[in-house]
Amino acid sequence: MKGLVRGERSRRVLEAVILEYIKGGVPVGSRAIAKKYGLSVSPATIRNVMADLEELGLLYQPHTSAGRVPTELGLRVYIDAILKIQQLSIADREQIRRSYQGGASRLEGLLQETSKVLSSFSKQAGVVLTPRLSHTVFKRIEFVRLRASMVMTILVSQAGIVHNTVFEIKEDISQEELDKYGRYLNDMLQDLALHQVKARLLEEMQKEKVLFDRLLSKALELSQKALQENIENSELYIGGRTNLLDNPEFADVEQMRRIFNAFEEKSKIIDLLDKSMSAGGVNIFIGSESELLDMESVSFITSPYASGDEVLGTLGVIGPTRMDYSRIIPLVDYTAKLLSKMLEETF
Amino acid sequence: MKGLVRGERSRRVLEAVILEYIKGGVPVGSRAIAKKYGLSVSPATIRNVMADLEELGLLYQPHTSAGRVPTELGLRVYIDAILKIQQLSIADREQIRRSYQGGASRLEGLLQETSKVLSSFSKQAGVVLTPRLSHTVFKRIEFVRLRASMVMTILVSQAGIVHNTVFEIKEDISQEELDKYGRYLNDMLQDLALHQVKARLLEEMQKEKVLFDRLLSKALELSQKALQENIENSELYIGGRTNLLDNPEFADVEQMRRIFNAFEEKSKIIDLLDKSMSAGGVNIFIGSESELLDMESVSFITSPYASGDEVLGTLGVIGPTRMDYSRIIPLVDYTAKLLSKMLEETF
DNA sequence: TTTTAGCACTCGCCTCTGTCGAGTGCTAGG
DNA sequence: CCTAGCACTCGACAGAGGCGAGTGCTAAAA
Repeated sequence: MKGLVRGERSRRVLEAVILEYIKGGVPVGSRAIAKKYGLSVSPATIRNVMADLEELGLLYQPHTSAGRVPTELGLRVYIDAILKIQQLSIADREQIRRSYQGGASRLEGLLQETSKVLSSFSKQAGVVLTPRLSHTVFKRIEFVRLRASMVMTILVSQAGIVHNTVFEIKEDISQEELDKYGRYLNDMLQDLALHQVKARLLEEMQKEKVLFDRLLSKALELSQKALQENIENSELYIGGRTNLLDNPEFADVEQMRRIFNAFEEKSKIIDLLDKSMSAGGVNIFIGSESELLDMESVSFITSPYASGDEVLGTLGVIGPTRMDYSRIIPLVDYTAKLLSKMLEETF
Repeated sequence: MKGLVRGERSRRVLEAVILEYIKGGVPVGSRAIAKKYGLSVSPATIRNVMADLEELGLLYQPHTSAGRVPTELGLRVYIDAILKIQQLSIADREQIRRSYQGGASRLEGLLQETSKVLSSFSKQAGVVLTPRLSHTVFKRIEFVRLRASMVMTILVSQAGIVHNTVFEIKEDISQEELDKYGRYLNDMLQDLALHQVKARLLEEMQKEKVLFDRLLSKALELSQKALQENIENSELYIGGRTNLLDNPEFADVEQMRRIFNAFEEKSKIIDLLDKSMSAGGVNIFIGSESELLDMESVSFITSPYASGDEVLGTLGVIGPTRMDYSRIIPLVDYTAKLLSKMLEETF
């Protein structure tokens, strides 16, 4: 990839076009570059270089006699080969840390706050994917009798995620008995990952069938029901949607509608974030790379977050392809690390 | 208010203008009304009537030689005095009930689904305000030791609302001991409203101070901490935001931004819904009546929902003032009642 | 007194036109 | 290999003019 742009000068021109385009959002011409980027060559020369870059597919002209705009490939090359990612300034870090002041006492609150931090520092939309229950470690199960034959199950994971389900049972069970079930299960399931819990329960049910122990089989049945629920699902917090309205490329209502539809639908975005969960470090999807159809002019910058060794979810920033990558990449990186640290300390 | 529009004909003209305006979204002229609404008078007569209505402040002209548009007051008069609210058709009801099929096993899911139902049937945005914890009846409290000196409190209300908080304590407490606290508190607080729970706890703490019972005073202290959390807060589910983009009056990006900002901010909308919680039945706020500044062209139609006698929250539809009130008012009404019924059955 | 027909007038919307300026590609000369 | 010069292209913008919907007013009819 790096070989695509051979000369030092080509690189500098590409960089200049991209920086200028990110700043202004309009096609950039040869003159502007010659002037502002101290390359001390004439516009005509720049034009020749730009023509070369266009042939390589890194730039393109919206129409004859307009300036150049970077293509997705151009941005990709820029990010991979030219952009030097510097650290976030001390002041920025300080300010981000301060946004969290007060400390969150609920996981939901912490994650939601994170989406706001991401959005307000990037001036784009911030997203945070919540942990999947099934990937976390079992901590506790609890049954509450809401009323006759209605039982609520509360499931708590090691990481402090709480999930509850309500269901109907055939016969009424007293709260005392439910408490017994709970104690039994809590002993049995300690320290298993939740997706293991499911298997373990089935296994135990086989055993109990033979023993005909009513209490235990009942307990197993109940918890079985609770887990039938989709513990595979993640939620998605989105902050700063309206920031996107400020981007001139989305002045077009059609574009906007597509993005807001994706926000409403969520599933597509969740899939994407899910994919980038396994890959460590910062991930960047430019335009159509995200494979969210109809989302050509949108980029994602994501990073997974964790608690201890357990990768819990992904967070990131969504914005136009014309985004200030040099600022937002370190932002996402730092925020993911900070969140991980906070989760580890609290949960 | 009714006296404002004296003649039968005036009323019919006002109605015609509003219906036509709701349908088309553009100012309506005298000719269209004379033709379509079978008043069997000439456009010129209609014009005279319209001039009268304008003088009363029920209609206005965006500019000379444009048709008329209803004012907020006009809509208000129409809704209060002219509109006959009919029932939702059997087919519609059936379809709404069917949207809920599968039954919700979690309160959150049920409420979120409701916001979607409201939006898809109204073609506008649907909102549902979640119950406030403090207004519900205590059912159960549970402490979970996450790790050394980190405790999670889980609070369950009679209506099936679950709230959890994590906090740090000075000294480590074993899970067994925490369970004891739980049992003690569950006995003591049974059937109290949550806002009473707070008072009761303080009261008990006074007593225990004298008795120096370590276990009890510790339990009280913990639950006290859990309740310091904002159990006053409500969440807001919003469905179908993007439907609003289809309304031509919001083609203007500025307008749109204001509304989406309010969605993001949420607090203003929560306040409004909160207000209309105490008032029974369907509430309608037209344009500036909602007192959400910068929201002139937006109307709210809301209705509280309950479980048994306990009013839990509010739901409603947000759309342009130019909304199909005759359809949406019964929709909101029916949905609120249906939700109430479902809550009562499940929780 | 109320309703209607006729008419002149207003104003937003659309299209057409011409001008301006930014930016290009090409060529010839340094 | 770089640069200056030049003709050309194309979008953005502003102004002119025509169209059509809709009005208010007046005078006559019911």
